[in-house]
Amino acid sequence: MIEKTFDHKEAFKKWSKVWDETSLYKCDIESAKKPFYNLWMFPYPSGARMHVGHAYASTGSDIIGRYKRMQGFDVFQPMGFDAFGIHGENYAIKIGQHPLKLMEDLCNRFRDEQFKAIGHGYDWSREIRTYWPSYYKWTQWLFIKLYEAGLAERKEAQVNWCPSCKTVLADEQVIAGECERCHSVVKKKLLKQWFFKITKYSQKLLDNLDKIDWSPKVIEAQRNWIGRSEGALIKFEIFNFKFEIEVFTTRPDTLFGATYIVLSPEHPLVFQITTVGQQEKVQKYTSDSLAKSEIERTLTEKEKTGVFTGAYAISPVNGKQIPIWVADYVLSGYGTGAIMAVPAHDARDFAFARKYNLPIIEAIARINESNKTNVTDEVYEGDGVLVNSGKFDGMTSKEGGEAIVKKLEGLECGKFAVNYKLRDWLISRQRYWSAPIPIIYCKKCGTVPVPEESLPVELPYVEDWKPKGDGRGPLANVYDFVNTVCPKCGGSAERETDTLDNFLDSGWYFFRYPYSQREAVPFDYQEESFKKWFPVHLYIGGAEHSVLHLMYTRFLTMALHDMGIVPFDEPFIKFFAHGHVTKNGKKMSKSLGNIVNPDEYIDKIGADAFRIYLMFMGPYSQGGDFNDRGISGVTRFLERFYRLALRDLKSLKLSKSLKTKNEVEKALAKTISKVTADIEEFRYNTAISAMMTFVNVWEKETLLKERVGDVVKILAPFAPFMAEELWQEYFVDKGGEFKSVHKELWPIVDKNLLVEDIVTIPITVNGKLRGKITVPSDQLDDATAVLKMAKSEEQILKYLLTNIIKKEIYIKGKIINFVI
RNA sequence: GCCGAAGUGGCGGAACUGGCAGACGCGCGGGUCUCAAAAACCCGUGAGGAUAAAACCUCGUGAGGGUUCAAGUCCCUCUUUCGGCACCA
Repeated sequence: MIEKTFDHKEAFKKWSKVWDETSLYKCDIESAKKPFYNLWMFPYPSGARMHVGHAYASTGSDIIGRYKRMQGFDVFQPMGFDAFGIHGENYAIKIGQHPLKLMEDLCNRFRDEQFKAIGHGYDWSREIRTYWPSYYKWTQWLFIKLYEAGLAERKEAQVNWCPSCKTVLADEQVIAGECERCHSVVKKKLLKQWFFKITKYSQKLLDNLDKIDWSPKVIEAQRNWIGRSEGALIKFEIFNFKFEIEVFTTRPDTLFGATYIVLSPEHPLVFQITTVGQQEKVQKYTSDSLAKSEIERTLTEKEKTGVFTGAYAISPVNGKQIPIWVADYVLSGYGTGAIMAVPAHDARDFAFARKYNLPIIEAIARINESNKTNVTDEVYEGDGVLVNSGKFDGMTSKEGGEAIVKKLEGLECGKFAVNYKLRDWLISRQRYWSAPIPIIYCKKCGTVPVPEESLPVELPYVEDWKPKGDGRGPLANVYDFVNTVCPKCGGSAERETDTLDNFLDSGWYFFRYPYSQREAVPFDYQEESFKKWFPVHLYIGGAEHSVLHLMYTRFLTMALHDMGIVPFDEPFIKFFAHGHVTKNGKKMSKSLGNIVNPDEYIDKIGADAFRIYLMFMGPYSQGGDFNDRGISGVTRFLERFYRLALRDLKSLKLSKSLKTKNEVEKALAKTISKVTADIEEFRYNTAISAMMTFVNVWEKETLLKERVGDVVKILAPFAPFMAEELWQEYFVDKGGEFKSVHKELWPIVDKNLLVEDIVTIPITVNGKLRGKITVPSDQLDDATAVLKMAKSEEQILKYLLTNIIKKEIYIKGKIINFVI
């Protein structure tokens, strides 16, 4: 007899057509009773095709979506493309095509040739693309809402400039001094730019981390990025000047050890206090260090440099005069851009003081006296007891710090303060391919936001769209775009020509999905349905967006909440960070030439096998190295599965009264409960191995038709095509209404089948395995009887005959140990 | 430098809350089927020792120490790899 094997191409064609025709994955937003918003970070097309990383991440999201659907949830699983912005534009530059045409093609291809091929249950009827005017109209609306709320501001600042992308970048987009996208070394540039005041939410962004269910590593990354530290602001008067310098310190307890002050080169007081004799040196030093990139500054870390300004500050506690220096180891953007240097208790100050022969005074005695070294030999950064600190001597660091700040408060030259590393979000970009910032500059009325009824400010189609690098965006050269009329006074005015950071385009997209067909609103927060779908129930994505996308979405949601627009302040109840697929241990990238394309695999082994292969590589949270050596294992598994299903289903047609053995039923019950628990925890690899284990048992015994149905159901989220094929062939009335396996209810396990009647208990002697006994499960509670049985076990007996038992341990149902 | 995660067979990885280490899969060895091969199926597979064969014994989760009747799992020290942050006062 020739066995029919599963034809994945045939099944793919057949079922994707039926799923499309019956709108299987379309979600009824309004009438859904058990909503489950299953969101996966939409991709940005920055290459010709999706790579295996997209397939990996999205498959993990699709599996939980399918599972939830079978749990009776109304699953909303939308998809779209983050196709506006610098990544797509850079690709367009590379291949020399206009980004509009290119993105249109790429998104269509991703959707029609790739996403559909892998069998994900997306509701494409609500697709969004960030470059569609119907979408970015609302991105601009959001900008204006933030502007009106006082959260958007235009200011001149030293900003990060990527010379290769020819645009500014937000702090979050600078990774170790390099551009997040192209890895060029980022320079500083003084420009007037738009910022969102995310720092207003520093504390809330931090506090809320305790109440959201997110992958811990993302929480930790955000916490570090926000970088809260507690300390004090202290004012130092300047000798012979009326200015004051304010410094931030986390160690007010070391104030008596401050022997000099350091200003960052960007500090506004530098030139006002520098004495005539020092002017030339200071001038040269500051201009040199401003010309350096961040990375050059940090690379010279070992060799700290600085110059004396000639001025002196007066210590507010003891009136001592201490010199004021300028040095670029002090950063302008953190705290006040100035520090009190305590070389005895700070490694950086210590190194600097040693180099320039500045005094080192101990303010904290080392707690560990045993290894007392000279203060000029070694820095001590720990806590201790105050010394050389006048009436504060003898206090601990904690007490002393508090007492000193309280005293300064009395003198009105100091106070407790909290500082954050988080900076405001720079959102201007000197690029073409994103939403224009909807602002008009009028000579008479000043800065005027574009009124909502005039949105969108459409991005003009131009041929000359490449970045110029002169600090202005390409739109600045588009006469018809720039010149406009003021919405307030009707006089002639000019448009802002920078575009919005792509992270704003993608910062709110999840709000748009359910309402993507609506023209009059961005999302309908007044509707009943809004409360059903938000906050998003589950968000899956990569941890590389911890401090970018995920921080911005939280900020935007908080801002919308405070405006009274959304009734919650966190966008995602649960966020799960999936792992990444590497190739030969390295991140896949075009430059390394190690990108794996999923298409050929899907073509060869089918979407089902490919999905399972990807998920079987390792835990979804960890990713893994792509290596197709093991791929035959999963195809073999699916083929065996299919063959066994047919074996039992076909034979049942002949004889319905086939008696199944209890063993296989029990094994199935165990499998279902394991697979269920594993999916809930995103442990897809062990869910798959549980099904494989089951197939090994199934091979030996037959199953009743109904039970075969259960196995098909638990396979369905992983292998949607094969499951559908089996289901339609054997479990539904042909010719009737189409009832997909993907809408069947997930099997419920009969708890009785999970209980074992006989339990095997290992017996150890001095912790080493020496034997086993089997005990009927109703006798497990009787420790005396179990131990008695254990003692008479053949192997154990020989140890017990020649030794005395010192101790006997029995852990119910688990283990027996004799200490002899 | 700081923070986080991890180190388990030839390989990817299992092991709930301290209780039989190596599930499942790959690879490999042997076999069945075949003229032969492929496919499929069956048996074996951590290392070492012992035996005619078994039973059996010793070692074994990056290294070293510790807690415990019992440690891959907990504690301390060290080490390597990966990820994040990085002169943040």
